[in-house]
Parts: sequence; structure tokens; C-alpha cells
Amino acid sequence: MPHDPDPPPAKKFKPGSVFFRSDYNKPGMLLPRKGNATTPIDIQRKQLPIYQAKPQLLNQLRQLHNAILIGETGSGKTTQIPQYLYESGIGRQGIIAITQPRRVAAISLAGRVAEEKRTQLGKLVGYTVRFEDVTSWETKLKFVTDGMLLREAIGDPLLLRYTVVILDEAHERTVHTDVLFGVVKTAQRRRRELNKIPLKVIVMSATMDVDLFSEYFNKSPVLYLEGRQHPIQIYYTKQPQSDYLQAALVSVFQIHQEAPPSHDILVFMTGQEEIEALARTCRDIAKHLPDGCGPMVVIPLYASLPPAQQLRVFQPAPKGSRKVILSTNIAETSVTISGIKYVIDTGMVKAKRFNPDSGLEVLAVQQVSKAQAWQRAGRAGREDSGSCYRLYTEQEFDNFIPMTVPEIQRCNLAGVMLQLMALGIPDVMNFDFMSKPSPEAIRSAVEHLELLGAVEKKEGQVLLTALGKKMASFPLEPRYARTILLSTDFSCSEEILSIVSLLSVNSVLYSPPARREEVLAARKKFTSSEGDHMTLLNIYRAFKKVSGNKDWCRENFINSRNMVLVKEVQAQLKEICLKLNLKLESCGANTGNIRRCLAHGMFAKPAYVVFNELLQTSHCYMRDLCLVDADWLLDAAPEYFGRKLHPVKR
DNA sequence: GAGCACTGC
Repeated sequence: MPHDPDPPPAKKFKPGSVFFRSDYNKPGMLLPRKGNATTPIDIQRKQLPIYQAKPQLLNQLRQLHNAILIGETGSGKTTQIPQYLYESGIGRQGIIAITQPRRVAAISLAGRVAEEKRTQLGKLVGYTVRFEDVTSWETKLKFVTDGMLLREAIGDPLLLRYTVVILDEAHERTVHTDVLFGVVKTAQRRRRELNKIPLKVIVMSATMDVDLFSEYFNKSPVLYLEGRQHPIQIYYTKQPQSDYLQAALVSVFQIHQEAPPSHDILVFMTGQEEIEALARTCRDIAKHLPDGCGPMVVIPLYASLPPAQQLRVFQPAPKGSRKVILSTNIAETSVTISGIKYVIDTGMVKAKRFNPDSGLEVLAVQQVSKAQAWQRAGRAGREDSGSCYRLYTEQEFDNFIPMTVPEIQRCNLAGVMLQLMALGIPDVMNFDFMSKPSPEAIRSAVEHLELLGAVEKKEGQVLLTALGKKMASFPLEPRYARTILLSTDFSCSEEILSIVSLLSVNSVLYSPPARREEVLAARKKFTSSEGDHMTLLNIYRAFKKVSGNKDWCRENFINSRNMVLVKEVQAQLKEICLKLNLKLESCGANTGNIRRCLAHGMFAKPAYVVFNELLQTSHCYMRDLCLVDADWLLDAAPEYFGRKLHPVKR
């Protein structure tokens, strides 16, 4: 069956990685249709594919309590459906919420819809994300991150302010979306039982595999919307590739030698190190290309890159040059780059898993799912038709798992379980998850919460303690929340608030490997013999002393963006502490108190150090260590350490 | 002496 009707752009560079063609036959595709920036906004709205379906769509949505909506990128579903509902009076008694997994999406979508409604953002149309609430009493269409709506549900489990909740990007299956599924389903049922205004739930997905959604929401009907995705030609390798990096390199230069220079290439890879290595190799080879082959601009893209360098992916390459972007899966959803004509998919991704027995997190390279491979391919067809070169055979693709395992089945559930309890869910052990986590993962999470004193078991029931209730009010991992709550006992709440803020954002340290010596020299100034936490605290204090000066950050290899985030988190945590009447005080030079407090909050592993993270990559790592005394640990959790340190012989 | 995908409250 496989044949080779249309060989790849070139095979001059190195034979052996020839692709053959397969038809891109995902449903719901339209031929290219160009948008027009000068078209008035209400005409633009009517040109969207969804506009044709508006009457039937509203008819259906008016009657249904639940609906699943499949719409591809460009269908206009996210911006139009909330407006259609509002304009036709559906859900007028309350607010229509549209959830998004990402902050930027919530913010920009709200901006777009406000513009279409010709109103000021924050009036009829608004958004709520962490640290930012642009809504008012007038707001009827509210874009919100799923995590934010979940937090809101702790104060109002029936979501009574809302008449419609639209869960967008549901196919991504973030932990927050998954928990929300259960929360809205419960709220719907309870509101019916209590004779309150009904809650309409619309689940929106960009992929076809929605049986689970439909099944979960009482076999609710599935509605289809045409998108504006352009055709994408898929190519597979004829033979399995033993070295996907080598295969990627060959493919980049094959395309480079044949395709017009204005056609940019996006390569999906797994991480910073291999991206930087391949970038160097590409640049070296590009210097020695035959005549007639244009120059190449190679741009790495991954999340830990400083913002200024991330922005380079949006700059067009100089005329006659080709842009080649080497990216992690950040370009799958979070960063959208225009002008991509070719996608090269290595078929690999780095993903985190959690082992509930050992408490060990594993970050490892693995194969992508089919859904993820389609998502990657789709990045080539955003403005025009494109091509996707898969560095694996069609048989290999057939053996990929259909969908990425939902995050809720891969992560530490301690925070999720605590949140469910705070929501007043009666039987958390048997919560109605759409995709159930393993019983071990649930049990391990509840045990962890028990050790932290957040829950207690009574007559087979798991109950939230007063401490647990306070812990749930912090937007933090439970152990961090507990550490803060304990800090008043050690008179060091000021310091602990700073340290927990530092630990709860991505690293504030920026360490370009090429400048290793300089980095070490700069860091030395802040290093504390008492451990990483104290070092971080030193850095934070120095940062505040210079009022967050950006030059200072650059000179000291500090990531200023993350540092600003630390400040915002710290302010938020402080506010919560004040609401809980927690005394804020500093321990001054008595740093032993800080470490003692850390030991009490984060004791969950071997004695003598407490750590921030236990992670397995090529080796097993403990990150962010802090020296503690063994008897502090025994003092913190006598039962736990009595068992772990002196195992009973049988 | 080597290292860490991506979000979010």
C-alpha cells in the first residue's frame, strides 16, 4: 500500500530519509480562504465559518443542558458562541464564563470579544486571571483561566453567579479542566435538586475524540463546526530512524536546498540541550552550503529562554534567508508563529510522570500521542497549505497511543484532593473523575495530606481539618501552605513567605552554560553555607534592595521576569495570611528558625536535608536542599519517622 | 560537576 508518488523536496543532502506521502484526511477542513484586515469587524464576524451554523446552533444550545462542540482552529467558536448566547438572551440571568488553560489566551480573547462588541474591556466583556481581575458588575461574558474558576468554586461550589460555563480547549485535559468537569457536573445536579437556575455546560474541543466527554456528561449530543485549517501534506519516513536528531538535521537541509526561502521551518524537539546542540550544528553546516543555497537563520525556542530571545521567533528573517525554529512543545499550543510552511516532527517529547509509591517524579523523553502529532502538524497550516515531515514511519505512527494520558493521571494529586475537600465534596476517594487516577495515586495523596495534618480519617471517612481548610486557601502545593502556617510558631513568617514564593515559581536563576565561570562567580556572592533556601533568600533580599533593577539582574544572572513573579506571589500570599490573621514577623539573624520551619513543612523524605523536588532525569536529583537536624524531623512527624527510620523487623 | 517539557492558582 505505501508507495512513493511524490518524493520530498530534496534528497541531495543525504539519502536514506525519503518520505512518502499520505493524505491528510482529518474531517472538517475547508480550502484556503483569506481573511482581510481592513474588513469591518461585523463583516469579519459574518465571514467566520461558524456564522452559517448560527441558527441551528442556537436552537440546539437553547434546549440542551450539556453540549460537546468540536471546532477546529479558526472556526471562531471561542469568540462567537459566547456572543451568540448573550445576543439571543440565553443565560441572561447570570454570567457566561469561558475557561482557558492559559492566561494569555483568556486575556487576548476577552480583548477581541470586547472589540467586536465595541465596548470597553472590563464592562460587558471581561477577564479574570491570577493577579488580574478586569471585570465589573456589568460583566456578562467573562474569560477566565480554568484554575481561577476552580478557586472561585471553593467559595461558591454551585457556581451560582454563572448560568453558562464553557470549558474551552477541553482536549488539552489540564488538571484544572479535569477537576472542573467534576465540579460543574456536581453543580448542575445540585442546582437541579435545589430548584436553582439551571447551569448550562458546553465543552469545546479541537479534536474528534470526544466520546469520553459525551459519555461523562450524560451522553450529551456532539455538535460539529467546520474550521479554517488549510490542507497539510503529511510525509513519513520509509524506514524507522535510529537517531531522530540526525534525521531532523538531514530533513532541515533537504527542505532548505529545495524550498523557496520565504518558507519557514518549525522543528519539534524535546529540550533545551538538544535544541542548542542542533542549532550550533545547523549554523555550522549553513556556512558551507553550495552556491544558490540561501542563508539560514536558526532560532531556538523553549520556555526558560529570556523573553527578548523568545521574541526572536516572531521577527521575519532577512529577505532571502530562511527561518528555522527549533522548539520544544511550547510551540504546540502556547506560542503561535506565523509563516510556518514546514513542520518537522521528531515524534518525541519530554514529559513528567509521578510515581505515587516512591514520591519520585520522572522527567523522560517519550513518544508523542497521535493527537499531539496532529497538533504539531497543524502548526504548518495556519495561513496557507503546508507540509509536515514526520521522522517516523506510518506503521510507527499507527502504534502511537491515540491521546496523551491526561495530566491528572500523571501528577501528584495532593493539591487536587485538598481542593476537592475544600469544595465540600463528600467522598473524595470516589470522586467522579472523567479519567480516574489510579487508586494508589489517590491513596498516596490522601496519606500525604494526613501527614501534613490537612485531613483526618474518621470511621472510614476522610475529613478536612481546620488546618487543612486554611491550607486550601493558599494557591500553593499543600506542603508549602503548611510551611507558611507553621512559620508563626518559629517567628519567621516574613522569611518563609519569601522562600515559599521563590520555590513556587520557575527558577529565578539564569545559567547559560556558555558563561559558566561568570555565573558561578556571580552566584558566589549570595551562597549560604546553610543551604539553597537561604541562598535564594539572600538573592531575593538583594533584588529588593536594588528595587528589581534589570541591569542588576542581568549582571547577576537572575531571571528578572520570574523574580517579578515571585514578588507578585509574595504579595498575594501575604494578603491571604492577613485574612487568616497570621502574625507576620521576621526572625532577624536567627536563621536556624527558618530551617527548622522548613523541616516541619517539608519532611516527606529521608532525614537530615529537606528538599524542594525529587526528580529523575538521566540521574536522580534532589533539588534545593536545606540542612536540618534529625530530631527536628522526628519532632515534626514522630509517627512517620518512627516508621521510616526504625523499620520494625518481622 | 552536571542539569530541568509545559502550564496554572
